[in-house]
Amino acid sequence: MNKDTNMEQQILQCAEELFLEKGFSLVSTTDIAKKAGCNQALVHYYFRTKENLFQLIFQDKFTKFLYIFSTFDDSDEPFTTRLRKKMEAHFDLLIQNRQIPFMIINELILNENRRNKLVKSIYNNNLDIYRKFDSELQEEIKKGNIRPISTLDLLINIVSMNIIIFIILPVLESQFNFDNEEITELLEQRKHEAVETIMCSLRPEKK
Amino acid sequence: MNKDTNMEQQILQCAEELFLEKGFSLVSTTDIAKKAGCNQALVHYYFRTKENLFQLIFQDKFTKFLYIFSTFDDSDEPFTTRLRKKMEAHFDLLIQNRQIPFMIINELILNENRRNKLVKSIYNNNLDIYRKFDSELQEEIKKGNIRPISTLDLLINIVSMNIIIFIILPVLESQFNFDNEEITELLEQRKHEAVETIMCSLRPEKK
DNA sequence: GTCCTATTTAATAAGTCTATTAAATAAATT
DNA sequence: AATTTATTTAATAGACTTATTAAATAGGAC
Repeated sequence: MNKDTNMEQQILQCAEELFLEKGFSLVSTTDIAKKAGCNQALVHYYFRTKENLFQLIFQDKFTKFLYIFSTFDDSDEPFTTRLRKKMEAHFDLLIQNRQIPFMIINELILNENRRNKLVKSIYNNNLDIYRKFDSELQEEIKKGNIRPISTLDLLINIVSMNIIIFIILPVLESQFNFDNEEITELLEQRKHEAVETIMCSLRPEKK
Repeated sequence: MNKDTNMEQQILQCAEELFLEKGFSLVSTTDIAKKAGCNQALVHYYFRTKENLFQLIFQDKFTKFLYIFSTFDDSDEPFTTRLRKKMEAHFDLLIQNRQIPFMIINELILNENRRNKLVKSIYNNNLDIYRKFDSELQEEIKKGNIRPISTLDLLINIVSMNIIIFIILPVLESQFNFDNEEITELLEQRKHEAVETIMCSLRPEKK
């Protein structure tokens, strides 16, 4: 590992990689220490508990995951164009952090404490932007530009279409022996399809 | 637990509930024994290893998950009607087994052995039906009844739209205090939206 | 009742895990 | 150089894991 960073950073970095790959419970502080090249006690010296260390990382990843959706620009571009851009930006972020969806699913389902904590903070921090998005969307629906759909359903659809490939990817990799370039290609193609699917699903009925 | 089933069944039943809820690694054979009301050694007496016991259950759940898609009827109904029915049947199955999606995601990502094993069996057992579905779909696209889309993308979209609510449900339950009736209602509503989204996304471009 | 087999238990080996302790080393300060 | 502070290690407590063993109990056949 990198020599010029200090050991605390080193541990954090290694813990991140391991937690992203295996989730909280399948990683031991011994694993982390081994990867970081230090004594196991040092992990506890810097972060006291494994839970602490995990929280730090998880919080960060979860914030990243939602960040793209924490604004919705008032530019004069059409609603659907702005929505498309958001989806693409979100997908691009996931391309850079492919294990985030799995980590979130895993820990949000398995750990009730973490879930409750995070749900509260999402709710409080994103209420405003949710309302703005909601009113814009329902406005577009009224104008007949978009098929009627609830805001929550649309958001669920978007998240769903954006994360699914990162869940399935390990399965595909088991079956086919992709090299890096092929995976990049596949993800770009899938980004296009995910966005297209959402956009097509929003077209209003033909009259 | 049920008194008139024998202990072997009892253990299997309890193991299933626990594994569905927490996944393989967060359940110990001691937990299973405690829930079944027997000595921990008995779990090993009947199933020898925890891995064995888990396999039995996981295989069963995974087969259930795919079963709906293992046929595609040749009735004279339109392609989209048959597709819609499949999606609804699949969603209904998940309503009855809400933790299946999480279990599959969890174990398929975390355990490479299980993944490799299963991927092979999926591939071999479903190749015929995949080809049939593929040719029908591409035929419909040629006729202009359906927007151009690859068969794999469509399948991924369908699975995605059908499982997402079962992943998100625990999060929603953390935020709102649903009773059983409300959850049933929510799932029915979401089934409708999932199917509608896919169907709308498949409509061809207006000319 | 005795024998045989199936079921169930208690005990335990051998290993893991987290977290803490006290001791050792390195770095910084005076 | 001496002292204080920060970093790192070895050792270990205590809890939990899976799996196996041998012994105890129960049920059926004769």
